Amino acid sequence: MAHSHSHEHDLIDLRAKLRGKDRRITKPREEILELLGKEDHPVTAKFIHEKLSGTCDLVTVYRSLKLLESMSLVKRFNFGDNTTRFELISSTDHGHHHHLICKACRTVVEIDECFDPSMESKIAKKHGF
Amino acid sequence: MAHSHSHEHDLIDLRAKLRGKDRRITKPREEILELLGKEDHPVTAKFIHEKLSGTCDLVTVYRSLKLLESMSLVKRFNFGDNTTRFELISSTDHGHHHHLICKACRTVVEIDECFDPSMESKIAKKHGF
DNA sequence: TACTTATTGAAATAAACTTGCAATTAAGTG
DNA sequence: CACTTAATTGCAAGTTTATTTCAATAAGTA
Repeated sequence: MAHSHSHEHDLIDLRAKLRGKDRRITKPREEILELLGKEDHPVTAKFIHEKLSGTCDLVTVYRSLKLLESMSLVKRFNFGDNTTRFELISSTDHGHHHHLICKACRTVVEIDECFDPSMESKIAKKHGF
Repeated sequence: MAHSHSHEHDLIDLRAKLRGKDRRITKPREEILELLGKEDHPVTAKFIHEKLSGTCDLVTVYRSLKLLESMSLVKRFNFGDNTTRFELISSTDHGHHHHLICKACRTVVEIDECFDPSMESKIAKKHGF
């Protein structure tokens, strides 16, 4: 139940974000979003295409993922194997987080916690953001 | 001065690690290592090949980087733009600093400052480091 | 110097992703 | 609902990044 409810929420989110933007709600976009909602790890475009088996082209998967990413509905990951993986951004995510890459262990980490605001502005100023 | 000295050290390191292993010290390997010593950010194989302009093939760059990585002389990074970047593991590196990636412009930034220790341990714990 | 074999270069291949364009379809309007 | 129009899709072709194969080259050693 929690699952189908969250899918529903994602679709509402999709509709809300597309509204009035010269963009359209299409079957591939809905299906990809629904599929991502069922996965609890980042998945590849190829994986999505195979799961959707034939309902849409691989190119459309790539394009949809790019759109969904630009709408902050999915996140993109790289785990060092030259393939991009995508994960649904949960509705409880507030969209403000950072990528941290530990040079020692080479792991990519998304940080939900915010930096100390003063440090954040310090870094931002130092690097011209 | 500090520069050329550290290059020297890298080459010594290379020689030491190759010694008695059925591996050879070659010009491409030395040149790549030297070039990496001059860069202060991770760079792509293509970049290295262009900088070395013609002295060796791109294939050799890929192969050398793989070797150098396996010897723990360079580190591999993925910043989400589908290209791998490599950086020298410097001898003065204490293995503790971070990269910040701007999601908007894909710029990679190295952070010398450490995080607030308490936050750092919080993050570390959360992600299992 | 001559020998052995790791390494290189060049071309072919593979995998991930993008682009161009005609055909399709979502969604607003009469 | 039918009509219109522009966003979206599918397909083919093109890029980009990285790997493999193999003959030619060159590093290390006797």
